[in-house]
Amino acid sequence: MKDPLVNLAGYVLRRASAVALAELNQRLAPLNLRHADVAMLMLIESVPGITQSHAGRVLDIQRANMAPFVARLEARGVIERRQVDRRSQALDLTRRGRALLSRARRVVAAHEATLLKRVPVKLRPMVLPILMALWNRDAA
Amino acid sequence: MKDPLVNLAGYVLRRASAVALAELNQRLAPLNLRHADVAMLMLIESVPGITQSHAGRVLDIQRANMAPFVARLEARGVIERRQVDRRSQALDLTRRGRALLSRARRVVAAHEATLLKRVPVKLRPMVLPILMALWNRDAA
DNA sequence: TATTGTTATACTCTATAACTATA
DNA sequence: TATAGTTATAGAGTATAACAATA
Repeated sequence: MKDPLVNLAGYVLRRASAVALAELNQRLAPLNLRHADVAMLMLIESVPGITQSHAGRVLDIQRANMAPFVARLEARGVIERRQVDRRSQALDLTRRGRALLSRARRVVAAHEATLLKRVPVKLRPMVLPILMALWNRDAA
Repeated sequence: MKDPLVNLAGYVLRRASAVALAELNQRLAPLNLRHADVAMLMLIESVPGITQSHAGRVLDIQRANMAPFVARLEARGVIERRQVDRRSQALDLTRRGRALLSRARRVVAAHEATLLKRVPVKLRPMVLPILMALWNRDAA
């Protein structure tokens, strides 16, 4: 069939993202995690003690949505909060959080490998540079 | 800051897609259209008389969600439905639909140009091949 | 004054189940 | 039996507004 949409980078970008996201969430389901959970755990591991508001800005999650999101991870015992001053919350992984993340990281690595394997070898080195360039919202 | 997520194609894919989608929807707002509306109009234009169910499969929109979606476009007078047999609906653009689509197409073209301009010239020819490859859900 | 965190709320998008009617 | 369309409904994800407390 003549599909006029496959020539539109924006459309294909959206479809590719939706498929990849669904696949990752399926892979993470046995760990009872969603993709956003893993992103948060990875960020906290990389920047221990990052404040809740800062993490929200990095992950592009709004303050109002961070509150229940972080509360859920804390209730589950994978992160803990610490008062930095009397309004900021520093986030850290708990022992359980680190253990869960190390399992999640293997799932993510497998997912990444699956994604890249879809791309012809010659094009693979350009995947991340192109995606990073497309992501750059400040450009033009 | 050390951001562990920017090395993950899946993550950057999601962020790039989210930004592009938001920008496109903003551009389409003056036409009172959403990105999915334009995809549907483009598909119908390209395959006049496509059935509702077939369109749903191409666009990856579920039957249950197609009903109100198509009804809204029909109520707006941009598409029309025609009985193909006593259960299938063929979809076609109305005159108004074609006029609206021609305006939307210019918006989409501008959006596409904006996206591609973010990518270094040398990499631009690889954008669509890479995105198409990533989209291929049947692979591996 | 601007920022952090919170609650409440609403809207979009997506997913599932159940149903009727028809091929 | 499988398919087309519909309705109802529930769940994510995301967005705004308003508020208290603090920097």
